[in-house]
Amino acid sequence: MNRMSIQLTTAEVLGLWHNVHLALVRDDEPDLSARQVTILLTVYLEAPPHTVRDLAARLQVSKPVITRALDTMGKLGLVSRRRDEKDRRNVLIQRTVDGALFVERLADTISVRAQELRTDL
Amino acid sequence: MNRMSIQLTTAEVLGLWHNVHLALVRDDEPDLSARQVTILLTVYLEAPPHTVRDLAARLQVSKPVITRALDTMGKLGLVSRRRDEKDRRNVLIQRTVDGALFVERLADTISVRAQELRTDL
DNA sequence: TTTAAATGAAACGGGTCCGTAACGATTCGC
DNA sequence: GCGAATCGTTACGGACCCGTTTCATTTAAA
Repeated sequence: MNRMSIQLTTAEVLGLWHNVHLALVRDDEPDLSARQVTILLTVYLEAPPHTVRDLAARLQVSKPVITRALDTMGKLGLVSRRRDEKDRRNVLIQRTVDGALFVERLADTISVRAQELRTDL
Repeated sequence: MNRMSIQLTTAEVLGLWHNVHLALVRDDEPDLSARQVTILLTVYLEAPPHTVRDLAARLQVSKPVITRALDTMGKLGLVSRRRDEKDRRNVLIQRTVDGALFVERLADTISVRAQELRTDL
């Protein structure tokens, strides 16, 4: 893929960050924490398998942080857990249909605000 | 300002969102909630005066939500409050030096990840 | 086989945030 | 002046998250 390089100003990136967060606050979706967002997108953007230990190492946080975030996002239906039958100590974090839709809506929100940003200048 | 329009793919915007959040989780700065981010950037990007009532209306949340977020961000030194002497019912939310530096670092983080995004493709 | 290591979850005390309702302080309208 | 409206805060009970420690389960090593 060959494309024009872009240069974003400070005002542009902050405006994008502001507009997207404002949209996320206003909508009916639950607001995820920064850690939850990072876990969710790691699971949905990167190749499996995903374990608690791997996620903790990647985010540089403790394992209970991952466990708790998975508890909450599990209740929300955004991810699910399954024992690894090959090594039953591991838990594999898996994607769900609702989680995929949630991520898709997030991408739409960001894209829309990015376009608005362009037309506002 | 006249510039080339850009088209971001779903993978690109999600990658940007992921990379920036990962950086925010890993660094030593406290992680702000979506509401706190929105309030902070509203105060720093838009023209004063900013009142509790105005922020609540803009974010479409209740006033106690704003009060609590200002309490927390006040402790962090990111914003400060002052009585409006013209109408002493109002509280004016003001910027701080530390808050300005925080916002500046946020902009840097986003910009860096946006550049990485470009070079990764 | 028996001990050690690894994994994820649970327990704990403390803090923050939630939505709602009630509350003082201040200003406006009559 | 006096009651109504407005503003921001506080109080309440409940839920979630924090970091740390402890635990049960499972696997690997000796």
